[in-house]
Amino acid sequence: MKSNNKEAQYDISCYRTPDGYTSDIAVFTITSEQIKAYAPPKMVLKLMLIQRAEQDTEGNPNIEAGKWALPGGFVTPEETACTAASRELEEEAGITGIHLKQFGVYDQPGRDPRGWIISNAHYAIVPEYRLSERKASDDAADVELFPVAELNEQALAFDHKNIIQDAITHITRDLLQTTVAKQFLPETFTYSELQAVLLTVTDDKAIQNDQAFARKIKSLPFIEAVKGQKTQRTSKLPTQLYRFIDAQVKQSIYTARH
Amino acid sequence: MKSNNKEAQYDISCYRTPDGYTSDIAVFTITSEQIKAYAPPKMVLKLMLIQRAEQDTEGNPNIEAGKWALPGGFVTPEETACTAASRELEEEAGITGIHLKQFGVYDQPGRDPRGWIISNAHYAIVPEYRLSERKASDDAADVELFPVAELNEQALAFDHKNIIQDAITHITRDLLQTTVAKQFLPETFTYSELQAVLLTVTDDKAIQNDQAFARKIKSLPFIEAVKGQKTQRTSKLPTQLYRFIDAQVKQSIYTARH
DNA sequence: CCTTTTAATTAACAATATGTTAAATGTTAA
DNA sequence: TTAACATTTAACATATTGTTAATTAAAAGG
Repeated sequence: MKSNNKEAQYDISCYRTPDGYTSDIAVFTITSEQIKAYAPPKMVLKLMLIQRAEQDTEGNPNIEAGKWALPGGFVTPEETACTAASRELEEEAGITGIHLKQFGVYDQPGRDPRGWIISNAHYAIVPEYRLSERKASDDAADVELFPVAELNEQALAFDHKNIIQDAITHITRDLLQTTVAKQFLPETFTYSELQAVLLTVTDDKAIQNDQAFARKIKSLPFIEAVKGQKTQRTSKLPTQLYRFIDAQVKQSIYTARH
Repeated sequence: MKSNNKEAQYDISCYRTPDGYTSDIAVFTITSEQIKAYAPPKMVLKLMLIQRAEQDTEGNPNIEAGKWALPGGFVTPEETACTAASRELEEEAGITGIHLKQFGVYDQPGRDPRGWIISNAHYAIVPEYRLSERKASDDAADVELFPVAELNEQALAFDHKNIIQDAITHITRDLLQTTVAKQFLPETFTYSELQAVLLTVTDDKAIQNDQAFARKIKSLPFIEAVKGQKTQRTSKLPTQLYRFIDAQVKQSIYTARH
């Protein structure tokens, strides 16, 4: 490095600037199917995609028409990509106040045929009932939820296949290594409901095992039993409710069991 | 969401575009001090910063002059921010082939007085001996290594204080939850060397405990003992060497011990 | 040559956690 | 009344961890 610090030499006017800065959002939800009364639900992790129109507003053939894509849009200079993502979700789907997390930037040259466009990607977690509200109030012919296991079969716009793959990797890791599972659950939940959420992204034997998991949940430092509160959502036998408490989790692979 | 897909309506020419896209790099190294012969080293995690020049190349007062900053520079349309980071490291420090990881985007309006500039931030891990090479071959008056514990005392340019804080958070988590510690170590290493690396970012009692850690390393699925290979780097008693093996680690906080 | 020093290694044991199997509990529904 | 069933509790063998102590191998100094 020269002692004449390189950055000092930059004159921003000499550099080419990007043609656009966009914010894309992978909206995840978990749909839970009540197989029968008084039993734990079967949960499936799904991703919301929109289908690109055949024509743009001027009637010209649209780019990447007909393909499925992540919702998103351009970021303005007055906002961050995260704010933009939040705004788009509200404008397009009326969804507010949900969990959003930035997970990657996509800037591969040529990724967007319209020019040098940088995409800042986020994932969002929307509880199922928030999506139902939206669907009821809106014509949603071009919006669909895809189980994450079936995403490989879809034709996806731009480099969204990559982005989605990364989104799934990130939400999977975050569900298992942080307490975001909270975002998919009601304020208080049973052990089997939490278990069902985790099983949407893992086949870990220790999580599949009912007895072991029900015993383990009682000793987790970031979850507490809600004293005296029970529910019959998942069983005829009134079942203990739990809630997440604020406690930072820092687990090391060097001390964990394997 | 309207059935007339919103994204289709975008005409990129109507939108304001960013004034620049930069790549910043938090270069971490661990310096190891040999307290005495035949003993484990004392390791400290340090961050490389550059001091911004007082004047630019035209002799005008430089923006954020004298403050310490992360190395970085503008990204061109022909490269990704990660490629740019790699290029800058090579151009400025002659360092090639090192571990680089993207960890955040900084796009808060007003973060850079020069305009709407989006920074894509990465961290890099450089083994100590690579930095010594650089220092020897270069005038490095404006480059310094700061122990991460002492970074709060420095005046930092732009929003680099935030970026650095996030970089430390990320490298800490990655050191404990992935096998990147490998990047700080030689191909084969003793249990106490790995332990010293981890102790630069954690005070976990289970990692501090010598006997427990030496016993534990033998059962980790992503580390193997190198049969018949020993060293006297850290002890008079010839000590077993280990190496990382490729094995994906997916640890869950719901099954780990706490 | 003997002694001291020291990191690494091994041993041993109590305490804790897990995997597994089995039984008990409440409640619903037939 | 009985069958069904998710949950809860119990029990026990097995595995892991925390802790303390002893052993090992080589270096260094007399």
